[in-house]
Amino acid sequence: MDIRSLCLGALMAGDASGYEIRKMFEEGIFSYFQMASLGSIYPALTKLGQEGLVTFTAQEQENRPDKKVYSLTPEGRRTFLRTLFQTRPGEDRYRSDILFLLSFAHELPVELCEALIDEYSSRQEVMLEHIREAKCPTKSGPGPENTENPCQMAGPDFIGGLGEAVCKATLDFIDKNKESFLTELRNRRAGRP
Amino acid sequence: MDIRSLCLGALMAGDASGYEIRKMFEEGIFSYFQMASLGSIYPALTKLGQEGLVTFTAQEQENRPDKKVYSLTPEGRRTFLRTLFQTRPGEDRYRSDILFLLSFAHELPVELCEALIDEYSSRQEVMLEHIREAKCPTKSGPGPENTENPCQMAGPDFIGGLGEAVCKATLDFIDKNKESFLTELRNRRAGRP
DNA sequence: AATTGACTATATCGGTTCGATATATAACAA
DNA sequence: TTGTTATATATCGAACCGATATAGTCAATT
Repeated sequence: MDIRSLCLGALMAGDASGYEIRKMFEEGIFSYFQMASLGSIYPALTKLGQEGLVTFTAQEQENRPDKKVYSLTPEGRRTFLRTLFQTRPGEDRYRSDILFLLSFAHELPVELCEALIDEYSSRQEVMLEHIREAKCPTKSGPGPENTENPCQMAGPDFIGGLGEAVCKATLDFIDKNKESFLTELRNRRAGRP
Repeated sequence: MDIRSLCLGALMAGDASGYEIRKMFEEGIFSYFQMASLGSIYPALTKLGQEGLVTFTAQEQENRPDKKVYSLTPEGRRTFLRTLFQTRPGEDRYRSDILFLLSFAHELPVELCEALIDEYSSRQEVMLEHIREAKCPTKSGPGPENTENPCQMAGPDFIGGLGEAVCKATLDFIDKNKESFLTELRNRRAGRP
């Protein structure tokens, strides 16, 4: 997905400034499976404006830099929908420095390995919490359990549920295997001084 | 992780040509959590050579272009290990066109949504199979070594197990939720024609 | 009272990296 | 014959990230 489509997609949810679009990719709905930086968003918005796919209105603010609020034009909306239909989705890709480092566990001190695993865990926990906050915001309080299907599934809910399942599986795996992995590493270390 | 470290890491497993390094990132052990293209590997190897971190011997082959087999120098090995210790691991990132497309499910025909989910599933299945083949190898070749500890966890096994758990959780979630999701989409569609 | 740090907000630039392409050959299939 | 797949190196343009510059508000700490 090129950034221009990403920006159009972000604007499908409503008007937004470049800064707000970045937040959608950093903290919002898209943050789990796409990313875009300011360094690409601003040029993309400019170009999309030249092509007539978005427009903006500069909101003057007191003593603040103008906020350019972008909106999709009808043509922009059409273009994005065409993109949705025509795109042959590229392969998923997952990139993790921690797992790369851990793949050299046999070269590292056991304490460092444990720290890496704990870091990985805690990041997953943060993510899980984040996903849970984002979905079903209404009934956060008294519900004792997730009953059958209290929320109905739109795209984002389905994806959120998937993310939740993946995070839980990750945490569960680490919980069940971390100690034996570290023990194994220690044993090997003892075997050859 | 910059590509130079990635190349050094690949060479930790043994001597290899640029082409072979790419395969490690496309099909091999690293493919689940890192990637590197030929367009960056070759320049990186050249640079590493200039810095004395790798050397190569050109293997002449009959009627084929020479194969440059790179190896780590002692200095290269030291540099990589230092990197392992010092690197503050960057955030994991997952990128998925399919999930991005699916986040607009309400704008798409239900059939397309289903096709996207099925595509996602089948890719996960391929990946799961791939992980399972890689670990606990069924000994296709006459490899003399690496049978000493069949079921114990080194770094790659731990990561493989994690990948397996995640794939299974993904497939399981889709299996349990796909139909209700599609039904829900259809109902909404029927509600407003 | 003053400084620090965090947040909002736009914009640009350098450097890294991808993806496509060129070149060359072999093996195999249609 | 032609096409496709695989091995193998190499380069180049385009895309993109990350850092930085600018500039103001606000709250907290010193």
